[in-house]
Amino acid sequence: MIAEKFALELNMLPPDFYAHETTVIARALLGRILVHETSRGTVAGRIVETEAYLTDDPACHAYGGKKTPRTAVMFGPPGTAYIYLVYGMHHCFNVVTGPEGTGEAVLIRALEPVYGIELMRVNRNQSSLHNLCSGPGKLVSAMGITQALNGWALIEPTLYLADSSVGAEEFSAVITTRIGISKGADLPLRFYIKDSPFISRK
DNA sequence: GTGATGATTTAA
DNA sequence: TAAATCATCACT
Repeated sequence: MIAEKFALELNMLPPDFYAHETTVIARALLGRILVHETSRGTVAGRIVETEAYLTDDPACHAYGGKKTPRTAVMFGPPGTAYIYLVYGMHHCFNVVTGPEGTGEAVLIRALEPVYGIELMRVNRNQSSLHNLCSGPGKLVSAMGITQALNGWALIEPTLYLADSSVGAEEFSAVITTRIGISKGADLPLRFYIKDSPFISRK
């Protein structure tokens, strides 16, 4: 566990990090750091759980390459943020993947809190470390991410992905079916860090 | 215009 | 186990 032991030494992920197929990126995002620099402070978390959504996958908002106003950013360049409202009350944060025009993304499902934990507690109105970022809606709230950041290029402050020596230690990735969907529910497109206590569910 | 549908969270 | 809550999208 690495929470709050951070003399933050971050290297922002370069644009070519996103030049791979979606499932590869979903796996490669594990262990990386999501950073948000806000006016109320900086927050950061280590990605411990992701899900891939593919263009030929019925659970994907852009299934079959269908472009709508909501999904437009999924067809933009890879490495941008796709943020949308679910269930009328929570937001989900995704990283757009695939070549421009493809319509794929990786949902970030859980983070291990790393920096700015007190601000996360305020944002979430929740004290338990394990309940701060252990779900896609929770982490958006904890990180202070809003829909205004939809379409943000994640290679620019104030919202970006990074590498760090901290949290980059060896781990095993587990692959399972995805959570909370009915269509495409049998596809092995969920990735998480084995034994992490910060994932959304076993 | 209308209605069904969620890539969820929380509280009971 | 169920309620909360609303933008989105397809169209009885």
